[in-house]
Amino acid sequence: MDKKSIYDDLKKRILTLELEPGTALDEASLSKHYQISRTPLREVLRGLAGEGCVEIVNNRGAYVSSMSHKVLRDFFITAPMVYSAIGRLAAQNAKPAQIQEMSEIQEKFRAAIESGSSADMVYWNQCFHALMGEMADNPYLKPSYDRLLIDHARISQTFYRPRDTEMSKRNIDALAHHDQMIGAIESGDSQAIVDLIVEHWELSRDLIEYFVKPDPLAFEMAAVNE
Amino acid sequence: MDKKSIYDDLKKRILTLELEPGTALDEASLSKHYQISRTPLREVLRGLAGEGCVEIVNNRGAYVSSMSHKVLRDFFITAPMVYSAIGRLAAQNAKPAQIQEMSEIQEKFRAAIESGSSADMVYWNQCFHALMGEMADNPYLKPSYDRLLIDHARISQTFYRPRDTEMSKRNIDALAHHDQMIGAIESGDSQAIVDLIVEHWELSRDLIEYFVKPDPLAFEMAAVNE
DNA sequence: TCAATATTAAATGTATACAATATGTATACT
DNA sequence: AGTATACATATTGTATACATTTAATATTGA
Repeated sequence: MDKKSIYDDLKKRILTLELEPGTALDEASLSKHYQISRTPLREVLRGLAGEGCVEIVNNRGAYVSSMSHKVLRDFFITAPMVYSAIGRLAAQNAKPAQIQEMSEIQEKFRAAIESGSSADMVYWNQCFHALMGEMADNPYLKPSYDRLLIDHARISQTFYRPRDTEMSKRNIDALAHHDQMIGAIESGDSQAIVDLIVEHWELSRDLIEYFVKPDPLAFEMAAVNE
Repeated sequence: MDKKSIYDDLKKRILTLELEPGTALDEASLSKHYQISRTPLREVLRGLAGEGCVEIVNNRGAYVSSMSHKVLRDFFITAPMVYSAIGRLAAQNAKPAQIQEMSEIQEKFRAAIESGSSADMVYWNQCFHALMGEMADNPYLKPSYDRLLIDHARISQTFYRPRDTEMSKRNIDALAHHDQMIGAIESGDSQAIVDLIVEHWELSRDLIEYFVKPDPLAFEMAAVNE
């Protein structure tokens, strides 16, 4: 297994919460697991740290980056702005080959929703938005955007409940948004894509608020138990 | 010399253009120069790559990141948005100790301008704006902001002409802006700091446009010589 | 002479041994 | 019993030797 594959594998495991926030990433165990020496493995961990997946503490090793309340708050403050900017740039700069690739990813995403495979949904949705970042082709915004996408995936997973009918509706809406986004990018319509991204964002925001804000009854019961 | 110092030293040399864009960073020479083995030096280079100072090509080593025309264009598109967002957050979140530190940095910056030391001006200006990034305390925007600051420093150096009276006026204006920014942050006035940052940004934009756009006469002469 | 290939030198990439640091445990002391 | 200190263990950090890849040069053939 080469370094790139190890990098991707670790990132995937972090995104899907198989490796939960705060998990210690022991160099010896990982290098044994991936059949590689510690030196290149350390470089992988430091690469992931640069991307925000991993936090490294001096002389104390690497940990899957945390998801504190503050992180969640910063995420909600920042995502709309960066997502809009990336969308606008994507509409302006997307190349035909990229639009083609995006359509193909969208079909995989559609299939994942129809089959109900949660892991595949997260993965192809991630690919869709990562590709939009590529289209935007802006080296200054990219690091922020990528970091937002990482946590977006993790937050969505945290609050995902497959059997909820509300949830299925959300997926159908997300799918429709993606289709419309591809259209807007094809026609280079900046305003349309920004509007779509705002609308798309509402899905995530509502989802998370729905779970974060306890409903009145649950709150009262919790208060009684204190 | 420890790793942190080496990291800072290399970054400083890149920012001040002592190491010009495109320069190859040979591992053996650098490790010899800093009296450290290649292993930790490689980690430093990869750290700088994560910050955008350095580009690493597989099996071909590290280079000081380039400053193409596209980079300049992306810089102008992105900086106003990110700078404003960081400023707003800084005004909202700055801690008293940070404001104190900022005042101290500002005095160093003032002294540098009065003494006319170009390198010190770049350095303390950099510290001022980096600290504003710390104040904003937003892990999502920080990587983009830091990358912008790196190139901002390099671009400014590129177009800096110490003996120009226009230039001295610009420095006085920049100094005044910084003073006002500290005031706005102290009073938590978000709108004021955004306005100041826009105004401050105009200084850089005008400076660079002045040099990038050839004036009509020069343009004609160039056309004749073709 | 030019082009293609083989060879060689120099650089990066990896593995491993060793050093420094942090944590947990046991023991001694108050 | 509780705290502090000393020691043992485990983990990270660094140096160095070796492997691999790249680039330049030399050589051979047309």
